[in-house]
Amino acid sequence: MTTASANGQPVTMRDVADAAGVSVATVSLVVNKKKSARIGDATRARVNHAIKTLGYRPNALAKNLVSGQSKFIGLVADAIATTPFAGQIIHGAQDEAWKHGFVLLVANTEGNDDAEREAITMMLEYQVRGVIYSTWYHRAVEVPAPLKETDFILVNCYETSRTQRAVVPNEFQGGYAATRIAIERGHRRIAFINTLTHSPARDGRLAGYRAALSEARITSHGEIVIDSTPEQEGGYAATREVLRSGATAVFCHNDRVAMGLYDGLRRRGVDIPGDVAVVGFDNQEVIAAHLRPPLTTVQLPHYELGATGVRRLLGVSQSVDNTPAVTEIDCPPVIRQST
Amino acid sequence: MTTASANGQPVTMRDVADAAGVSVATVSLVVNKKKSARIGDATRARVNHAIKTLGYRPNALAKNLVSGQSKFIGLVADAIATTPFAGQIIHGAQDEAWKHGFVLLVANTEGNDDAEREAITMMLEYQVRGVIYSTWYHRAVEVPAPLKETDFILVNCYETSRTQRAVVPNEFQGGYAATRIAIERGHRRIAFINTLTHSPARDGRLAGYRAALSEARITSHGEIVIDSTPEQEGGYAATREVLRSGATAVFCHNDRVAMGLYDGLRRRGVDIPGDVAVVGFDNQEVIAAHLRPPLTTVQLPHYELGATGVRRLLGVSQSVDNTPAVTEIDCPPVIRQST
DNA sequence: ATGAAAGCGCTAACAC
DNA sequence: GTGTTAGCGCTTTCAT
Repeated sequence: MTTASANGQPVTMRDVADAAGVSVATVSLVVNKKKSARIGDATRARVNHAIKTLGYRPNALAKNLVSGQSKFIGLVADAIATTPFAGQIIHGAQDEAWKHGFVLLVANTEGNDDAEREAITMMLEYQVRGVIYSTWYHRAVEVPAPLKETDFILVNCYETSRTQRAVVPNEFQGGYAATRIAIERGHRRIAFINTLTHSPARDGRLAGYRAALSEARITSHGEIVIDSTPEQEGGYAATREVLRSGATAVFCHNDRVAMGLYDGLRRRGVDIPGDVAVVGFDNQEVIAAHLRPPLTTVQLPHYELGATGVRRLLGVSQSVDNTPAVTEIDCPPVIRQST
Repeated sequence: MTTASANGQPVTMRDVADAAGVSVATVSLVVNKKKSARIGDATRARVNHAIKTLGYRPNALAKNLVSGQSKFIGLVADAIATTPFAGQIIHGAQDEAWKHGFVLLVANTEGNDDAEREAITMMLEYQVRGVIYSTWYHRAVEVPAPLKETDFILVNCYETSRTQRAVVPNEFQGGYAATRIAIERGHRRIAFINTLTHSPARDGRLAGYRAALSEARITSHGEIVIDSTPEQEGGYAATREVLRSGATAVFCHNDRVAMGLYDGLRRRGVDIPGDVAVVGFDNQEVIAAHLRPPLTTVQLPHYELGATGVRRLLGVSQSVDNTPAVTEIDCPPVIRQST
């Protein structure tokens, strides 16, 4: 405990000033390395020495108070834990915030409206520079009223009018990229196991799939869309239909579906990628790289979502002006052995 | 923007006091609902009205400054994103902190020592009430020096002397519980696919496995330990040896290993749980519940780890005194269909 | 080159 | 019941 003076109280600038025989103003100057006002070398040395020996640490709270603005960025998430994904958003946001001297104030609301309002209010009371409002899956949201009292940006979600700033994954491009992978390997009969639940993921990926197909002059007749639940069980259940369709490649709504499909395919002795190529979506941490064979997929850019959110919030993004309210981040393909 | 007065500056207590024609002290009293000093009903009403119309919000920074103690709890993690697990720790910590009026300041260090020191320093400057130092897998750590300048607790890690407060999963109990599941279903030849990497997980689970075995009067002769890498690939690779051992049940070091083993077993037409029962470890989100058949496993209590960490940090845990420095949290069994 | 003093928004004695 | 006052730890003119 070098930071506590004899009396047990934390060491303040006052203490340092006294120890160095100077005024607090002088200490402030040397602590902040102000280049404007020059301090005598001897004085500076004395002050620095006092700081060292006393173990002085500036009080960020006081600093923020006087400057009138804090170095906090709030991050409210509807589900930190339900998915590995949210972690990546926090991670990206935290790294980027850090770079600019900001720290993250994190709140988890479990989708509870009251908790959400409370969290945002709390953040406002801490004078946050702005808040990142994020969801664990890409969807439309209504902006909670208190959010509008500060600078904010939606991450992995958007407001339906699309007038509020947001950063979301480019589902269309992702679906297109995934389909292209199959096409480039010469496949012509490419099935798409999509989900039934309405979402930007469902619609965007489907549109991307179609765009890639038609670009490759595969008529809508050659389109094979199978609806299923977006989990392993759904992929497994879709196996029969996939096989019956005569598809030689399958683009799955997500990696979990692909995992289920692997299972179904293997059960019928179908080789991947020999008989059927499989492309996933998400590049989910614990799954994708470790399926047998490792899964070719398309990555949901959660880290980037978080980082870009902070960047736009702080206004350090290039082309701030003509950026549309909703920024879409590409989903890069990750090629492995399933195609 | 109701929180900004005409001049664009945030609304302060001063503004409210002026609007209500009272002093700031009075406003402070009604804002904090101090029951000690009674305020005239009329005055209170006027103040509340002014607060509403002006959209006043207390400045938490100022509040913390004067009280000398903040409502922050720092959480430094070595890897927020590499794993779904860390998210659960954050989640638990955040929920518990919230309950006590605290907010989480999160920093991610990617295991980088400098980043770590910087993060902790920053937290100290923000006058955190204490910090949670957590790792994404259970291991021994050296406590970074700056940490000792504040209240802290290790979560999912511990210091080798075991003199520092820590909260970790009870690997022994977990290994024991997992093995018990097999034993209770009548199995006598129970293999354990362990990892090669030295860790509390490796040693603790092994000890638990052995304890359960010997308790069931299965001699060390009947012990079948197979070392492999702690991922899908390792589980798959272990298949042969598992089969050769004649085991009718397999306890896997983790769910990912179990997933690989499923694959290997299925490939050879071995039925789960008909021919071989499988027990995992971790209860990993995206995997365990969705294997075919759903995996019986034992849950790593990450949420609890985070929550307990905060509770002990804040001193709200019962039996604060005679609690040993290192608290172990049980890993509850999760029964599904693989056994 | 350095110090004195005002003040950031708020709380807590202590007056009246 | 309510106002006055003195700080919390720091930054920032403005003197000297």
